[in-house]
Amino acid sequence: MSSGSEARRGRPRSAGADERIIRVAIELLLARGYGGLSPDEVAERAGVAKTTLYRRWPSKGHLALAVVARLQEYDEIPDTGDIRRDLTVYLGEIAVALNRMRLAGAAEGSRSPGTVAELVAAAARDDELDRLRRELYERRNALAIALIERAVRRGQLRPDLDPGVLLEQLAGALYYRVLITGAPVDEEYAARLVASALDGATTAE
Amino acid sequence: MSSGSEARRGRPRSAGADERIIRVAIELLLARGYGGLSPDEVAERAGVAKTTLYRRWPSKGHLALAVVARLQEYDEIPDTGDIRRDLTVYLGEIAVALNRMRLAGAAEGSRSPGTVAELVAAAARDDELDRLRRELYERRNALAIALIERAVRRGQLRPDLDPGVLLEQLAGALYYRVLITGAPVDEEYAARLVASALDGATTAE
Amino acid sequence: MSSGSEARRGRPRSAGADERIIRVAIELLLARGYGGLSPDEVAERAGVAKTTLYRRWPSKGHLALAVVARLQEYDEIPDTGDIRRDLTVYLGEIAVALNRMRLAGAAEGSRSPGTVAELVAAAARDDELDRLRRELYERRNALAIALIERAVRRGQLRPDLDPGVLLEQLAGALYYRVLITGAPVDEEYAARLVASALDGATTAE
Amino acid sequence: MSSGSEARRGRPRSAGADERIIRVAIELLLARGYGGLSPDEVAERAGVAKTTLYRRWPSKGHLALAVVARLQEYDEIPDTGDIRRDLTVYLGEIAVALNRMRLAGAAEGSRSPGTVAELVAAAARDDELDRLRRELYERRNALAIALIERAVRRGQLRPDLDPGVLLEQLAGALYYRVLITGAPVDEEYAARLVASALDGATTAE
DNA sequence: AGCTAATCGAGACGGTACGTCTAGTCTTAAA
DNA sequence: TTTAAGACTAGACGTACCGTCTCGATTAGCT
Repeated sequence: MSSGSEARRGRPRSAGADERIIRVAIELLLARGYGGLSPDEVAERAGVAKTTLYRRWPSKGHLALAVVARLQEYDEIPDTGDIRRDLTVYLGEIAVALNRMRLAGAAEGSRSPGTVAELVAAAARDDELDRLRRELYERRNALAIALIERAVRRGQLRPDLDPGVLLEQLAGALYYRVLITGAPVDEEYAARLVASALDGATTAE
Repeated sequence: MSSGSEARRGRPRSAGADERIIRVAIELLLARGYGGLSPDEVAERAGVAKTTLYRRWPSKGHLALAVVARLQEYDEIPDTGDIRRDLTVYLGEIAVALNRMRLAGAAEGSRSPGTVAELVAAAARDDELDRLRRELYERRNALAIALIERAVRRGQLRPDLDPGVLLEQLAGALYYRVLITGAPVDEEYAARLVASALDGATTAE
Repeated sequence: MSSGSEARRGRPRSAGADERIIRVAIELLLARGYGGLSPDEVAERAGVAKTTLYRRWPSKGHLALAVVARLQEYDEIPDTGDIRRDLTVYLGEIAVALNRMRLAGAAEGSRSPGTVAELVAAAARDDELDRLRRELYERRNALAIALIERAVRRGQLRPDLDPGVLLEQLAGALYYRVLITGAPVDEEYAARLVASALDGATTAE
Repeated sequence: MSSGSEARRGRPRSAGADERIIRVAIELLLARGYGGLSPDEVAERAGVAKTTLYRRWPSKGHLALAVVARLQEYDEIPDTGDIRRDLTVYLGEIAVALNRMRLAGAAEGSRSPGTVAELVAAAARDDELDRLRRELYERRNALAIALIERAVRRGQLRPDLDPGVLLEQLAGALYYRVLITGAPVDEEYAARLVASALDGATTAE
């Protein structure tokens, strides 16, 4: 895409700086939550000037989003052919990530959604950040939707199924618990959820 | 509740203050979103001192939650016996409320989740506020769960169904769109969602 | 002028805060010069929030000016009837103040005009600050001009003398040395200056 | 001075760069004042890299001083034999230069001393710059002092006169007005000043 | 012709001061 | 005791600015 014919000029951005900043940011975010992610401190710990940080991520929200993106970097979903199992595994991974965020910087027993909500809130104040955040989720969801579509093509799922809606039912339920009701999410719940969504609610006659 | 024996002394609380504050808060929240709900400005517009406001709602989050609660005051869900229809109506109402919040204070084309996320984030920083917020949702969800249970009892839904999980699939999908993907929610979506959740995803054989 | 019929409302400004802030500011300014006068540090040392400081002095320049004003608080110039002597004393006092500023925060042997110039420069960036600064000097100079006028009335100085111009010759020379040439100013110089200005330069015939 | 034997190697300095930079700097300084003289912008407008600029003038202050020096390039003071007139002309020229600086980058009605003070302040932070600045003034003042000395030798001014002090009275008054009181300086003032200084203040008997 | 050395354009980088913003608390006098 | 008014605490956040450093690309003199 931007493969580089255009000869770069000027001092190139320090490659190490990006990585050091992100690492420190991950550490801080997981240890203290969104509120504890101070750009000042990140810069200092990364041995970098604040300007350098802000040149890359123009606000604390952007930085936090980059952290989340990094923590979610898994490029493909295993497709074993057993859609029920694959979806359960996928949702389980999301649950793990959500739980990690949930624990970040939270008081001991707190069931607080913490970082996830803060990030959505931060995005709510900055359209550009919001766009980036949505793109992140779209990218991730595209993988899951493709998984579902393959199952449809294999005849395992009904042909008139809307894969997006199914995914929203599944992922939505996880986020609903984390963000809204505070109920726990784990693999067992993921399995129940998949069963419920796939099998439907109406009486099987 | 507190009627009674212990004779209060000193100046009694201003009667109309609560209502005036809430009204201004609703107005501000809808017009400018959570960020625009400045306690200072609410107090000033309501013709009330900040102390008066904080004596009633101990934080901005509490006030915002009170606003949201007020905006969601509907006490029962119509039960026509047609569970598919009733659920669609119910979800449609939630969608309307979410859209209202979504528009609050947002720039024109913005699809920002705004207030909902801010409120969750605020709750993430204050356990007591989080408790209140969850109670609000539980109260509302209890109605929907009862609706589903009645349908189960009538034999319209499968007896082994977990009503909570079904509700999470449905409401969760709405919130997922609003908070995470930014996709639109409306009655048409509510209907599709109900169909998808009730009918399941597996091939009907 | 603003004598107080209009009943003050709200919490009055902390009287101690002003004083504490100014004291710390004086200390810092004299010890480290204008560059070392950090509003943050002043606030912290004075045990005061930054907002409190900025409510009173809207910029570092305003604060520094307040310090200078405080350091120059002498309300009257002794008038012994000997104008030559009185002017010398007056100029000597200015010289002392200038030297104090000059030493503020300067490297050992440095003859730098430091704070005085910084203050003028700061005023150059802020019209309102500049106005305040000029008023300060006008107030001070009015005293000296009155002194000169009295001498004129007593017949000690020529009746067609412009007191303002004379003062500018005198004070100006001091400031010129401090700000421009870096030459020393002391009482001996003050005396020479007065003699030169009073006696004129033309050949006495 | 450095002509000669040690054969320079490497790419020679760009010939036109110095001049282009100074030109842009003059333009910017006069248009927007010291604060508007951004090294970045000077370099960009001059089509030059910042390194190139800083290789020639090691700080913004040095550059500004170079600008001022350039603007003051007049090599001799006319000596008509009429010391009163010659001094007036000389002071008038200084006044013109000061007024030009004063207007630089100032808001319409502002009487701000701007650049002059900024330069002094900058010099206060850098001993080497301060030395250069003082040398500039000394060079200029030497001409005036020589002028005065010639008048002394001609018997027009008193033989015991200290030419330096007289000059300080004169130039000092101009700078005092510009830097301290903000009062206007022009040729009429220059004339009054010369008269006052030459004729003295004491009653002529 | 190659080697060496300095300059050049471009722009990232360091460092740090400054002021703003926002929530919630505290202190007055009056009701 | 509540109310209005507004000063107060607390601290994070982002901006501004100057001067340095690092690239790759030039341009000279020396060998």
